[in-house]
Amino acid sequence: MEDSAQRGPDAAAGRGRAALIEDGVEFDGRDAALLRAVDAAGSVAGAASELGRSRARALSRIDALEEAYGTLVERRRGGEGGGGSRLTASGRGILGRYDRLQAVLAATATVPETVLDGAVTAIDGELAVVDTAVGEVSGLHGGTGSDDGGDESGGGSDLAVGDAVQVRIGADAVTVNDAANVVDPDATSARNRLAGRVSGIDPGETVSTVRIAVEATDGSAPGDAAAEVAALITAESIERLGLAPGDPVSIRWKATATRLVPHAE
Amino acid sequence: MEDSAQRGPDAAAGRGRAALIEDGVEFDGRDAALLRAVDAAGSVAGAASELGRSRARALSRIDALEEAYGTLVERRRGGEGGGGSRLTASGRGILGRYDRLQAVLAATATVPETVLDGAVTAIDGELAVVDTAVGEVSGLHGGTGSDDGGDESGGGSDLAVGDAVQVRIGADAVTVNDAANVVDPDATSARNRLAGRVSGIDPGETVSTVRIAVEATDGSAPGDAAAEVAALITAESIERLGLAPGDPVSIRWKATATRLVPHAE
DNA sequence: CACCGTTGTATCTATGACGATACAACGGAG
DNA sequence: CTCCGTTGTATCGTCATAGATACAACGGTG
Repeated sequence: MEDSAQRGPDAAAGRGRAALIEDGVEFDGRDAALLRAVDAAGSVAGAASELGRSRARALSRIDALEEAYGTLVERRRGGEGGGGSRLTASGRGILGRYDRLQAVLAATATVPETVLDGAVTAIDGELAVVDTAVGEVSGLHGGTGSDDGGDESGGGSDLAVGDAVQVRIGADAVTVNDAANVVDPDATSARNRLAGRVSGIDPGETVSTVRIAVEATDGSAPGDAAAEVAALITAESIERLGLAPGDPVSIRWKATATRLVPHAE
Repeated sequence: MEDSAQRGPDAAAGRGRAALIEDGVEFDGRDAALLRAVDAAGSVAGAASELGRSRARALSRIDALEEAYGTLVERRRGGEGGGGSRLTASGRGILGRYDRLQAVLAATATVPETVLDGAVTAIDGELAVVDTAVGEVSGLHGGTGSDDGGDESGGGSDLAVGDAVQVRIGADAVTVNDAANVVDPDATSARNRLAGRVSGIDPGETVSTVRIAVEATDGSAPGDAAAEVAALITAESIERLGLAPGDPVSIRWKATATRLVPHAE
């Protein structure tokens, strides 16, 4: 599984868990639930009892979070109803950030991805060109802001010419074009372009995964596909393009939507 | 901050931390470092001493991981060199999965995103249409596989017509087209399309963030921009398209690259 | 004034993860 | 055979986190 240049569309990246992290303090799903419960109940005490957890701990947890993220909850004691607590604007803001991070994570678990093995042939700033079985592909690297418990993940943010990397292309980033009606490449910002044939369609309710077989650039395998690239397409688009297995198509995706993962071996 | 329909391009979603999770057992950066050290040292004992952690704990941690993820390390005691350990294929596989998840997380922290507030007007399978300040936008919802400590994040996977949602568009998913040279919409699978003007360019080394002002669809604000959408573009593409502030452009992104986040209020 | 429910704060205990340490079992090398 | 470094396994102490409990402080309401 670790040998071939082609891995093809993978069903899913698996379940994951995400947390914001700032100043060494993690904001995870438990904290999000707490803030949401405070928002709903109007008090930390009510939220804690609603969640079945200790009120004192909930308060100290909020303290710890606020030390890293700023004021999240406006607390008031005494007065009408004995007091109460309300989320601040930044409290709602962090909930939004968490939700969006969660949405991205859920998407990566749901959306198929294509992984190509290759070697870096050129680096220019945040962009790198990688030689793969289907030709040269350009993508983003770096930005590994991954300071958790462990060491750097796969070699840090540095990448050098000749390094072995995996090119990750999310199926939701791949655009399928009619092969006959080729778009003027100068009119768009999508950079990577390949020709291929539809090798299969995995239907969904309204969204389908189209597998596209792409031939190798070097003439090593004449009629054989060097890789299979997955593309997420709405059923409507499939119908509009009249896609069916065997059809020649042109696929295209942005260099900025391509991620390079250092791949030691 | 929680009122307007427009939030504009946000600098970053903030740092985050991700972990695979299966069967209640998390696989985080610490575990990845351990497996990588085992691969490098050829033994758990060597890996533990290399990482400065307890050998007994490392072994029991591997046991715990294998109970959830299957055999990751092939251990052999006695024999040449006293024994040793090697990663199995699935051990390398989980490392790859973790690295790719990490890459996605790093990308979401690095890449700007555009967030639009809106309300759901139609739902059809995995797709939903949302009415926003810039018109109707379609995107994916659901797939909230987020079982961590807390409750469901923003309301679970269910979405109904009329619900308030945030539409999240990653800047790396937005394609910029020359307004003059409009592509035949029937020839591509990109669905959402808007016209706008370049309002600013934040230059990077080889990749820049282009901000595009989009006017409202309802004639409420004639000349004013209803939202600003961010697009990640390579410097080369900017030059090729001759982009400069004020230029009219056509932007486009796939419905499948758009995520809908339930947004209680 | 007393009453009430909340926010603060302190202390004790339980739990789980980890390091440290020790010892047995294994199997090839010498 | 002995020697060696590794894998197994068990035990103890430490540390961080969370629950449980108790009590003081607050400030409207009555």
